[in-house]
Amino acid sequence: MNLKQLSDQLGLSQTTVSRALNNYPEVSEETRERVKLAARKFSYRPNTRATGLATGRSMAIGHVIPMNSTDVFNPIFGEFIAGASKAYSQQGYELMLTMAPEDSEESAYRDIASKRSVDGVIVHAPRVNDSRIALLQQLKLPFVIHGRDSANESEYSWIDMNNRRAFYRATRLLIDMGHKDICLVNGIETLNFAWRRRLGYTDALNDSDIAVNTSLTYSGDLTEANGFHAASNALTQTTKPTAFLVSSYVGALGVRRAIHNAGLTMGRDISVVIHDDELSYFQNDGDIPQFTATRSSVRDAGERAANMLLDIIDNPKKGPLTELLDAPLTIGESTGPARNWSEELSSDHCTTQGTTQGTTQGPVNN
Amino acid sequence: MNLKQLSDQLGLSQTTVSRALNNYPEVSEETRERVKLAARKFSYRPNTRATGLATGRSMAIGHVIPMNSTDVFNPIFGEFIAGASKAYSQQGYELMLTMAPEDSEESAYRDIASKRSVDGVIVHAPRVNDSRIALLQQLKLPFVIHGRDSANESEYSWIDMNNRRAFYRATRLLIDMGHKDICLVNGIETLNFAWRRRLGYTDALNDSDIAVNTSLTYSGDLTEANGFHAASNALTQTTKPTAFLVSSYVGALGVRRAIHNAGLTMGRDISVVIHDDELSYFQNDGDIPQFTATRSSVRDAGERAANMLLDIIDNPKKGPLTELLDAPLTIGESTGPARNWSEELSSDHCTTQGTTQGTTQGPVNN
DNA sequence: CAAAATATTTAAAGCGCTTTGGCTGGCGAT
DNA sequence: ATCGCCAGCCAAAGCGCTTTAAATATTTTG
Repeated sequence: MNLKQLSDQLGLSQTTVSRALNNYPEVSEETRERVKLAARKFSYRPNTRATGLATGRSMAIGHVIPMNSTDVFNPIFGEFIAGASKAYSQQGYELMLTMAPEDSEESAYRDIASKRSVDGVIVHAPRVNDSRIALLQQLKLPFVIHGRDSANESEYSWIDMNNRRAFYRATRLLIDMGHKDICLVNGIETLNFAWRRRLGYTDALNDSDIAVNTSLTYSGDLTEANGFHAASNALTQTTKPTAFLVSSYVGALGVRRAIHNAGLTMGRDISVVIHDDELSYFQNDGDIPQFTATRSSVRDAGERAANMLLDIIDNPKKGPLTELLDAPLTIGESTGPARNWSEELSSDHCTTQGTTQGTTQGPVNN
Repeated sequence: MNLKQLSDQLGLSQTTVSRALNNYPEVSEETRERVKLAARKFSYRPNTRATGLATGRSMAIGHVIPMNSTDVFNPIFGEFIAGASKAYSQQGYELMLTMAPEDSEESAYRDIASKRSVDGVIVHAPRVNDSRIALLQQLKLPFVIHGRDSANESEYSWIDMNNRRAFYRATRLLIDMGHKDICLVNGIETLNFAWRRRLGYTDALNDSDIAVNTSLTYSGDLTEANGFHAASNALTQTTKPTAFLVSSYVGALGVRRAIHNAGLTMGRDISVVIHDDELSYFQNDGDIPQFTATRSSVRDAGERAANMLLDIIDNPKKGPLTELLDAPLTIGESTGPARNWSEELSSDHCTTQGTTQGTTQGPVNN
């Protein structure tokens, strides 16, 4: 059923039917009702492509997910998009997803812009000194960045969490608990978020006059395996860390595995603080959360980013919008006072810790 | 730059330019070259909406992700889509993503169909007796299902893995290792994949004359927390399981945590077999993988499903296509012979296991 | 060299919608 | 009764492309 057929049915012109459906005032309430009823009855929905051609708007937003050479699809993208799509469906927009390998990223954006298939884009995972910002400004395609480019002075819209501050706080917490050898397991540090997190980490160490030990900082895709390898490696260093600061829940799972493998207990022997994006299948809550964490819902960020972009599209004269989210620190089971490795060798063999729950089946050594 | 402007530039008609770009034969090679050069120079790309209107094809595929009431965004969707989008970008298609809450799922599909914004859809997470199949058949919208509906006898295209067989095999393996009390931590069993997995599990038990103990089977969203709670609960049952069969890596992380919390060691005290969808940030490989697992790449499935759908769209006369993927079983570190709980109480206190790696710092009890 | 055949190009219609610019008829004011 | 106004409706143009039908160039053929 298309507009012509519907208006023929009703004995009205296409103009009137279109106006009735789009709530234009020059239609009598009576006909409007009649039209809307018929539209529902025949489940008529205007053809998106035709509407788009006529209005010059496509009612769609593009999300371009960068795929790096390791082909890892970061789970936070999925969660972010789940949030964003909520905003879109509320406002009648569609979501167009593009996966762009690093080497064809620029052409992906150019494509989107010249094909005019979306009204705006969300930019994911900005790098330090990200060329996409200038590109999109030049292409005159409205955009909102999830994150920022700390090296870019120009005006653009973004929504970000306070990465530096969060990691400053987290590091500070560990220092206050007596930790000095803190291992950072970070994301890829050409990405702005990871770069700022490192900044928070080093700033906190510097402020407490603790030298940064670069053999205790790791950077890479935030996979379980990378977390595991980083932590396993760190635990063999001469200055063994007493605490880990991990940039994601997923990475922390690897870190936890390494800690267990080394015969240690997280929260007692080794402290771990993570950043928690609140992925829906990894809730880190309850009375006492598993991990001490800075947390900020990436799904919520997605919804906010989407609304921000739609706002910008509706009101183009509005200057760039920005929003900085805070990531509060919550204490969980994974942190405790620093342990002094040298003093404690072979001290408390076979003493059962009070925190054990469940049936205990004897000691465990890996 | 649009077609008119481009053809004015070249002093040619829109017809010729359009034909030149679309490789129609009735254009001389010389002009074709000239046109393509100019198109590149001005980075001209045809307006998708206009092309779509003219051709009646939108060159886009819809993915409708069901969101259940718990609002969990299953990570396999992201990974599947990453695979599918590879196929789309190769063939010039776009990917339109819709998140549909359970209660508005039908209208989401109707919407997509009548708005004509996509040429076909991929259906995710089919249920047993899924109403979407009949709906899409009636709407005459080409579709491919990721999974199947075992209760639906009609003809439709799908790609699925052999869920029953995989779980039969996995259960069988555990039985062969002496396990009898095997706990199943499954997905939501109204979903077809989980239903078939349970079938494989019960079939294997039945074939070995082991009664199914329903207090050892769990069904729910495959989150870390659910895996943890299921396993924690199972370990307090009177007939304590010696093995777990877990439907996802993520769920297994929770199971592993529960095992550790109970002071047990995975692979020695308790065996775990999982199904591994090969999520990119949870590689379960290496010489000896962490988990014994049936495995099947969901990203690969996404690419195959997409190609299948595009094939169907190009050749509508072709009958429904189907593809059944096998999920081979790989032995990892998480399985071992069944342990007899009653005989082994307080036997091997403080004996160091040979498999320990890293610096061992004394016994660990939770 | 003219006619026929082929190669190359173009004008114009049409895809399904929105929107501009009328047109019509009823009403109050004159 | 006449005029102007306004509410309510409609015809037609136009969005940017593809494609049919037709025109024009170029070759080939007899």
